[in-house]
Amino acid sequence: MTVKRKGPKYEKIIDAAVTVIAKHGYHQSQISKIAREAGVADGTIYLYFKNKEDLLISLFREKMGRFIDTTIDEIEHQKSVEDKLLTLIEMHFKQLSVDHELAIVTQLELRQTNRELRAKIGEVLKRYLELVDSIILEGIDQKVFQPNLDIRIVRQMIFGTIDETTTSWVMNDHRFDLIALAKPVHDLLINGFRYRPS
Amino acid sequence: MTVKRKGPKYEKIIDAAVTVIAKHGYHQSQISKIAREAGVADGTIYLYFKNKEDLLISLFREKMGRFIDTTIDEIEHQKSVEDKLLTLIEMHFKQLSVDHELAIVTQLELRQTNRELRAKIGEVLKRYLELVDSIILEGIDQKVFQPNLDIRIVRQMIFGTIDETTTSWVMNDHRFDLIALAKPVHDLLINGFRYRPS
Amino acid sequence: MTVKRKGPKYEKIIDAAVTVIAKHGYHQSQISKIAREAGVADGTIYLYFKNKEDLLISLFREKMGRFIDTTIDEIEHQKSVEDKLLTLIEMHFKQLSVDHELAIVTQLELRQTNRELRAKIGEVLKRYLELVDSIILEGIDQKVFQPNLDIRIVRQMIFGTIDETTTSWVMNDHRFDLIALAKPVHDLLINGFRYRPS
Amino acid sequence: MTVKRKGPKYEKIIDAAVTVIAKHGYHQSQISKIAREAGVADGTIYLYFKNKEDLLISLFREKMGRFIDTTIDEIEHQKSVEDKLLTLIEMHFKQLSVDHELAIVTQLELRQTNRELRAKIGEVLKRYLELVDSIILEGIDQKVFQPNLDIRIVRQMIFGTIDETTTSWVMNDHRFDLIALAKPVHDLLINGFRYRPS
DNA sequence: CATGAATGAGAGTTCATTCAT
DNA sequence: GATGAATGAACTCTCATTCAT
Repeated sequence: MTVKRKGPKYEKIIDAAVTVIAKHGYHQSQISKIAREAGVADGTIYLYFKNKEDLLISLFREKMGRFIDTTIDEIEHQKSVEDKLLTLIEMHFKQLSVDHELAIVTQLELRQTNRELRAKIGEVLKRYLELVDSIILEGIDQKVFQPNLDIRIVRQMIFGTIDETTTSWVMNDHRFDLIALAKPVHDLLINGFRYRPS
Repeated sequence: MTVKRKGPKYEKIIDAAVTVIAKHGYHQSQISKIAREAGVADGTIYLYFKNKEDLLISLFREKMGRFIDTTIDEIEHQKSVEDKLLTLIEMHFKQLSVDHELAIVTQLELRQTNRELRAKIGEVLKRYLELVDSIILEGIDQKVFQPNLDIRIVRQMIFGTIDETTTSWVMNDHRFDLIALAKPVHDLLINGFRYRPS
Repeated sequence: MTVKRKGPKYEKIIDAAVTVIAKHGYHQSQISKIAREAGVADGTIYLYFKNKEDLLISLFREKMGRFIDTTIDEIEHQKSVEDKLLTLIEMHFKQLSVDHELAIVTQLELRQTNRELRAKIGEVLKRYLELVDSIILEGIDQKVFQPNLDIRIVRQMIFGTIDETTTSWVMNDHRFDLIALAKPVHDLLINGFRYRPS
Repeated sequence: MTVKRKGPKYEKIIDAAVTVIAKHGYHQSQISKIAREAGVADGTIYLYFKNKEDLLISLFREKMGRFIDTTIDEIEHQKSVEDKLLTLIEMHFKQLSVDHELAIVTQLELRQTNRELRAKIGEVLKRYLELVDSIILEGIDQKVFQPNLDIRIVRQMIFGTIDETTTSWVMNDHRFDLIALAKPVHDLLINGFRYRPS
């Protein structure tokens, strides 16, 4: 049967899943535990999600969708390419800084899923990577970045650095100020890409 | 009950584990499947490893240990900091390029393990990160890199970029030439870190 | 809480149940599927039936009740014992021939129920078996059948043969002409029972 | 993985399944209950059977296979067609009379399974029906039975009668002497089929 | 009368680990 | 040392039934 994809319980279940996974880890997050956290019966989850995998993908889609939307919004207000990249990094760090649970889930726990699920998660990330690409292209276009940059490599450098930094922050129990790293990270990246005609 | 950590079967079992995990994925790699691939009985595995987790950690330790040793060896032959960093990147890409199975296991499959196991894997990586750190420090020391670099950030930038690039290569079924990316990746990184006194 | 046993929806639900069970099989005939087929809400079914078992029994009672009434009616018009038995067989075959869905449900699907339910179904069949018995007794009485017949055995022979023939017809997807078998079946039965004083 | 289809536990599990199903009914015969009855762990059942359905089919195949083999053996010792048919009926009644549990399982419980499983059970029965057919053909051939008999109908008459009689005996809690019915049932059947050239 | 969202008990199956041989 | 048969805990999902609206 088809499932309802909205309603207050839909949100409540997703939030409960984030909480439970952050607290107990992916492999210890049984449906019954999530249901209890959400204050619903086990069966109720199946009124809103096809199965457990569907819940996890929905979780990622909802949370990352909002994450990406907000980031895009903010970037559009920036004029220069440098500010756009800075905003990208800042927004990434900010949004995960204010939601430690979500950070744990996206950086650590959801990566423990099987290949199939990770592929679907990858699709959600596509929009994010396209956003990164658009900034890179604009930078090249405006001669702020070197003309012969390999987009793919630059994208992996930006994303790899941000991701590794965030993961490191999460694994250190959020002990340092992640947001404060946005500026120096940005500097190093820009520095690497910058066009310096001699 | 302590276990034997050497002997021909020890190696055989680890290699079998790599093969099975690369082929079937982490969650489809049961002890019995690994035993069959290794040509031993299920119980025999427990003569050499405390349990399944111990086998996986040993696998990572053995394989990454050799990986790091070889990398350190090669770097010692390099004079300049630039060449050392280049060698680090090249060795990383080369060693995974010649062993697709290992690449799949370290980049994709072993990340599906639980927090506890990943923490132990992290310890193995410490030596690698210390190697990276030593290069960075040398670069700063020799005024090749900016004096005020945040070591931690630079380390995450280097490792994050290399890791993300490799993962991307694995997820694209090793379709592009990973080794060829060493030079451009190196250029961008060095470019970012370089000291440019005005 | 007592239920209503009449009204247009009562019939509609029973017919929906026959259709759904014939199409999807007993174990794939959930209340919600029957409700959808009947064009009512799940809960509505519980206004007309105590529970699912009650619905199935009611289904059998309604359908078989009419089946038996019609058969009795027709038999009353027959004079000879031979014709009465022939009519019994013909009516059985005819009524199931014109309603393939009902045939599937009574011959195959409703037999997958538990002992308790089948016992109740057995009670509905009692009237049918009494009808058979009355024909046998009349046959003996009129010296058409052997005087020392074991009623029980003869009843089981008649019912077993008719039932097995019908089931075989259903399992062969109604591919042969069931009604055409009435005459030869009747001949063999009568032949077996006939009184032949030497 | 493939399963072992022999060994003492194989037999023990099948016998336990018969006992449990006879006692608690098909739908109340969980794997754990069967395992307990067999004195093995739940998982052990899966060393010998692919899944629950496989266990049920194996049960039927083993028990009915032996049933049919014994019946064929016994029939081969009979000279006349009449005696062969009598032996068929007697053996059927005898073998179920001495094993009340098996009778309950084959007559009542195993019929509650889904269509798919019943189809596989049907295949096992094929040999039995072929045996019946061979007797019928021999009877016609030797001019003991009428020359124009419809084999299919006769087969259904024989099987339907035997089956209905047995089921009736089981549903009456084995209260009457089933074996004693073999003779009169046989008489009625033979009587029905006999060739009487005028 | 009718609805349909919510409930929650219940069971087949997998697989890491043990231990008698 | 090596074997592999046996163990048994653990979890997702279905669906008959209820009851507030």
